[in-house]
Amino acid sequence: MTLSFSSFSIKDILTGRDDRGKPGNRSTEELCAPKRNICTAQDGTGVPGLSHQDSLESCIQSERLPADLRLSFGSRRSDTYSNEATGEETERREDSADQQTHCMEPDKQREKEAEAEEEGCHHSGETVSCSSDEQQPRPGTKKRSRAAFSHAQVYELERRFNAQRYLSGPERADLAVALKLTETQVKIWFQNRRYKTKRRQMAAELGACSSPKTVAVKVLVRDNQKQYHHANGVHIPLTVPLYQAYQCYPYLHCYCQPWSMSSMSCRGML
DNA sequence: AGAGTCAATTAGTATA
DNA sequence: TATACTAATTGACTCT
Repeated sequence: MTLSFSSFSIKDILTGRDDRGKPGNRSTEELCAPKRNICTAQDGTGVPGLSHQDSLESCIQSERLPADLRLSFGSRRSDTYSNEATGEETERREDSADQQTHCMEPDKQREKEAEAEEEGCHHSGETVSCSSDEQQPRPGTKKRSRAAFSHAQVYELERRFNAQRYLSGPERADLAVALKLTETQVKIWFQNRRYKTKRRQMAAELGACSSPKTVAVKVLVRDNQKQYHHANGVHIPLTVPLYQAYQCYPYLHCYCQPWSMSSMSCRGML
């Protein structure tokens, strides 16, 4: 029994099984296009595609998002930093600068943190205040920061990932700017996401092979209705229970809500 | 050499 | 407090 999940291995890409995600494949922008207004369709807040960057920024920063779901865009100061990838001087918010600090190469990061320590201000993440004494690192113990991406950011990342598994440099830069993340964060997110998808796919395949539970999925097809096939290419493997599909694609509901199935393409999902 | 990838791991955070 | 999730780190590898 084989699953219909697409594999993202180099072999698969080279053999054209999943060439939508081929690095540098510009046509993937077109694949992405039909899904640009998903957020708008759902809640009117308009998480846009990259062409609607301003709206996305407002969505990311919007007070309509729960406070704990947003990156800490709270106290802001304009600051300049040197873009690690392009070397350009860019004005960004403090949180982005902090993220930049933690997303640079480890050696550089340690240097930066050492400088920060000398200044008595340890950058330990965008949600951490420099003025907090308890955030001061103990000598010799570096506390690694861990940015919590907002739902809006993850949503857009997922949406883009579903359209294309790999981003070219410019595409990554655009997405990073749109989401107010660093290019490194976007790169790492895609990297982790690919690996996560692959692991879960392998786990699902293992489970499908070893677990008799999946046989019961036959129930999902009845009355001659194709429960999980969609005219525009949506396909959830029938051998994978829905909860597994959700684990593989936790934002599945964002794309495949019943009310929006007819209006959006999910062909990038699987 | 530098930038990218994958694979594995580490570690911060939220949640049950 | 254990667990799951996931951002970040590390190291080996490929490619230009």
